[in-house]
Amino acid sequence: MLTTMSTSLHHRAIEHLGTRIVAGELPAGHIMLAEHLEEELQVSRSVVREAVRVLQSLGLVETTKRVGIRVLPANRWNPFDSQVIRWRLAGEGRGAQLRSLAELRTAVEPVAAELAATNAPEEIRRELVEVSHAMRDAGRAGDVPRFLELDIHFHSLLLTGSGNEMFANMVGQVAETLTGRTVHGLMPDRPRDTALQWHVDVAEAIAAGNPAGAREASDRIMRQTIAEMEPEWKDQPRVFVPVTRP
Amino acid sequence: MLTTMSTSLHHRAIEHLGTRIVAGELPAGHIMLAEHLEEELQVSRSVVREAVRVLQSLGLVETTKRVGIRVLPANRWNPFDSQVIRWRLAGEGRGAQLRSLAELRTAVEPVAAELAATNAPEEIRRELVEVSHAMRDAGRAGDVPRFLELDIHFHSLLLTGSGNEMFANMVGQVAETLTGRTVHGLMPDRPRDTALQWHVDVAEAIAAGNPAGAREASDRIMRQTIAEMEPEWKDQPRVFVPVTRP
DNA sequence: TGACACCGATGTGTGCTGACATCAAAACTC
DNA sequence: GAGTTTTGATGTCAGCACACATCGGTGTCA
Repeated sequence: MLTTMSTSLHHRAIEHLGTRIVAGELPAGHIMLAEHLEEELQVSRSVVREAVRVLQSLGLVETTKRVGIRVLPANRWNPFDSQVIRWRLAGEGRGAQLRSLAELRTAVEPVAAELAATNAPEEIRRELVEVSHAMRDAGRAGDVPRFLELDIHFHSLLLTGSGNEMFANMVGQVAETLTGRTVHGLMPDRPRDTALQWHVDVAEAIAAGNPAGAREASDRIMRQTIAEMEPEWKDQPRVFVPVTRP
Repeated sequence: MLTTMSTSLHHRAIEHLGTRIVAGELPAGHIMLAEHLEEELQVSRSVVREAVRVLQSLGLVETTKRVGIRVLPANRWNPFDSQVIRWRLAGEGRGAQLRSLAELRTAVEPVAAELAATNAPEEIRRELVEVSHAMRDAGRAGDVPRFLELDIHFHSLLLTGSGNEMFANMVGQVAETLTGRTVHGLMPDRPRDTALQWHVDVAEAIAAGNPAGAREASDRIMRQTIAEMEPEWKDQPRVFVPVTRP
């Protein structure tokens, strides 16, 4: 055993197995033995068992007596878990994952804007307006890093301001999407002026307590976002498998 | 120790702790000791440790050396996890959870309908139309159990037909919402005829490959659903806390 | 005398191991 | 073919060694 480590063995085991399962390297139906995992990962039973239990709770594997640890098909995985999302973004399923996230955002943000216009506290409304103006300035100046930072802040405020805890919890994924979009050069060098104005429109509609206006402006942003990102996943096949849990 | 049990000790430990944490019985910041949990649950260390590991992955607790197992505040919980949702629905946070789910549905279903109109396979389109007609018949006949069954089937087809795996995964939660709404007598005895027609509209727009129409009809269903269910959670305070993960 | 830095004791999670219980698949018997 | 036994995997238990954050005592310096 190693003397010191940055992350716990438990965490490393989860990461190792989760990555390989999500990458498809360990296909659905593949069966592993706990004992075999012990020597493969060079860790003890406790570590393997605790890791398997977590993966089980994520729907990645199931354990059966007398059989072993069975890898489950992708439609059993919890697609909302941030670990699963991270593993998929890192590997084969990146395109499909990006599309799923973008479509979820498309659905959620306009409704979040609508809710924020009705419910958000005064401070968030004010901050939204400020940030949207700063975004416009940074965008027109071509200051990409600053723009990205403000963009993330804007959408975080929007999701938080909805007062819906599930929406608020999507902040991390949205931030990852926005960052990824910038890093992969999917953003135009200088954000379109129309898009900048739409952000201002959303903020001002929320500040004015105008749900319909906030929703419409947000919907416009989302549609353009989808249009810009679509090339990234254009070849990804869609899957129409019902999700059933035993 | 008991001789036989229907569920594993591990599962029971998760259930016991998860329920009590989500119910607020173990408040945020509360510190438990693994040793203490052993005797409280009358199980061994392995069981406690594996259960704590799972709860940790759900964001319900964190472990710190020399301190113990600390209960985390609600904004750290994973609001998309089906176990957490179930625990919340069973207890104190029922109203807030129902509202969150309903708002998420409001956001997602119109977009799912839009996507289904573009992407769904022919078979799902056909089945949607059939089910929507059967719903209309059952609704007009006042056959509530049959209507509920068809309603769940309809929305499952819609979410699956979107081809978005995250949407498809919401089938279980939607089914639970629809069932709960019926059981708690929030449904009018005989579904409104307008709502029945909207379901047919959604199905036929999808079958005809008309995204905008499908979205609009679905949006109408969602708005009426919200209006009907709102009394259930009218007094629930909203929380505007940013979600940040360390 | 008081404030501060150092350092060791203490307790708790982390990890390892050997043993036994349980239960379902597979092999066997009739 | 049906029922029974065997087998082999996970499930559970209990004890140990280790790492390390916290606390409190001790020493040093002003």
